[in-house]
Amino acid sequence: MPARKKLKIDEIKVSCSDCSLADLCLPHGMDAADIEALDKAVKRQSPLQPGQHVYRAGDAGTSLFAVRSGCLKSYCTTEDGDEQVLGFTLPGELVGLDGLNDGHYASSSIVLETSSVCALPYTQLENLCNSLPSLHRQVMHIIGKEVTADQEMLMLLGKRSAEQRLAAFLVSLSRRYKSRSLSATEFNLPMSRQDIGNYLGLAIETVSRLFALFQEEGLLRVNRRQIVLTDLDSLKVMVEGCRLGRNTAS
Amino acid sequence: MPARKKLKIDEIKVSCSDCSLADLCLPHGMDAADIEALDKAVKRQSPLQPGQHVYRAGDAGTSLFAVRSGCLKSYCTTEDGDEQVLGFTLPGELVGLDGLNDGHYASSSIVLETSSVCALPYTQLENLCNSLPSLHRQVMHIIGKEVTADQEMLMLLGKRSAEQRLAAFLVSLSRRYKSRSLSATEFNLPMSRQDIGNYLGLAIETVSRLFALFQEEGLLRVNRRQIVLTDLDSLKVMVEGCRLGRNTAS
DNA sequence: CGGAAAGTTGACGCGGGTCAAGGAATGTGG
DNA sequence: CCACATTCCTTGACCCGCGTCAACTTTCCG
Repeated sequence: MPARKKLKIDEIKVSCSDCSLADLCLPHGMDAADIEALDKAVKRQSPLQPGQHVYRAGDAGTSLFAVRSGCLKSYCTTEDGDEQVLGFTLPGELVGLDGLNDGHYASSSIVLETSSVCALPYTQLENLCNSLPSLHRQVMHIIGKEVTADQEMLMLLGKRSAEQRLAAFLVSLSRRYKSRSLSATEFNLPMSRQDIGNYLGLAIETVSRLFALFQEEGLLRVNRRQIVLTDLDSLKVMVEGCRLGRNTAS
Repeated sequence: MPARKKLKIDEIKVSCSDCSLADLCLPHGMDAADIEALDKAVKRQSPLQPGQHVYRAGDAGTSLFAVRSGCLKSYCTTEDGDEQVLGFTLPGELVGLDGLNDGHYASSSIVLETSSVCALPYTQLENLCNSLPSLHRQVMHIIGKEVTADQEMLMLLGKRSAEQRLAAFLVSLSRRYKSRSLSATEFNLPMSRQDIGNYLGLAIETVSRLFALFQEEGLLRVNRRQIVLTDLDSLKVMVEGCRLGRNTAS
């Protein structure tokens, strides 16, 4: 090893204001001065490798985490050992809200693709919220989004067919990639069939069969984890009606 | 009508400190002075009748609501008209977090049993949180609980059999009644079979059959909405394994 | 008393879970 | 570089849990 101190990746200076994801992440809607304050509270970590945990169920819950790049999987395990995938976290999205409950994370978060994440300790966040109303509102906004997203998921699992579930999953991924300036129609799945099936409440074989079926129907082309959505509109139509409506009757 | 002004029920003075639910509600863990401040922000409403809405999907979301008595049902409707029950709110529990998302409620909340609720405007809550750290923490705690509860529900809908779902539902109700100093084994269901089935992702007939089955097996006695859990332990055993575990493997 | 809403029960069939076998990609040691 | 194992994915055959349809009963409410 050279005597000169090795440059640690986590010392690389990247500020929230530089981050290309700022408009997806907490700083959204904040002014420069506010972002700077937020910036000081955020700890950037060195990249994490697939299989590493960001946190585990039962760990002391101290921080929110924002994903800068890569992909995380949230899941929890039951006493009898099997796993429930709760969701996937793409760049610009947050995890770790469930640590707020009793000071311990209820779920685990594991890295699917090499990822870099930012940690934001609850205590610092609380302090910042007190001095920065715009941040406070942004945090509340994000919490509301989390709750709403869970509600949509409950609807999906409670009422929808296997086809609709997979279609909704693909449309959701497409939307999220698009909002990150990536292709809405061509991407690689960061997760296994196992994870997809688990997440959607389906058997892995069902997921596989549905991919084959969708391909037959010309909705997409699939090769292992490579996906090309050739008929995104039709997929959206399948999901239509699953979307929340407004108050209809009085 | 008498000339003397009618006493309006919503003018009755009830403070948070008097409320018998305080230790289930926001004031939990707060000192007297803090509770008084909270008290001033809370608007108490006159009792609501079954079928009335606390709020509807699409309404401007301005407040959290705490249930003092009765029971609410949260639900949302899809474009094609059908309903997804998201949960039931018992005394001491809160609804309205999902209005934080974009300033509009994503779900609706309807009264099942004559209920009285307290409204807490977001703006006031935000101000209070800035001056009362204990309240801020309590709010975060409640948000964490909400997220965790949704996660458990995802697990239930994703992985569990019809029997386990109904058992889990009954055990949950039992626990919640018990923590409100009501009987853990004898209660009236505030909701219809329709609502139960919808909530659990089951057909109404399945719910009915399962009640009959559970009765045959001596787990409970049921007559329409009157429930006596005669073997709560066995019900809990059925749910065992659905409960979240700790981190098992390294 | 009549009509509607809620709940129960039975018959039937299908969506999707389970089991099993095999292929394709990736890794590992020789 | 090649055998071999492992993991991931696919595909087929079977079948069961639960949804659907239908008939009936009970309760509720004007």
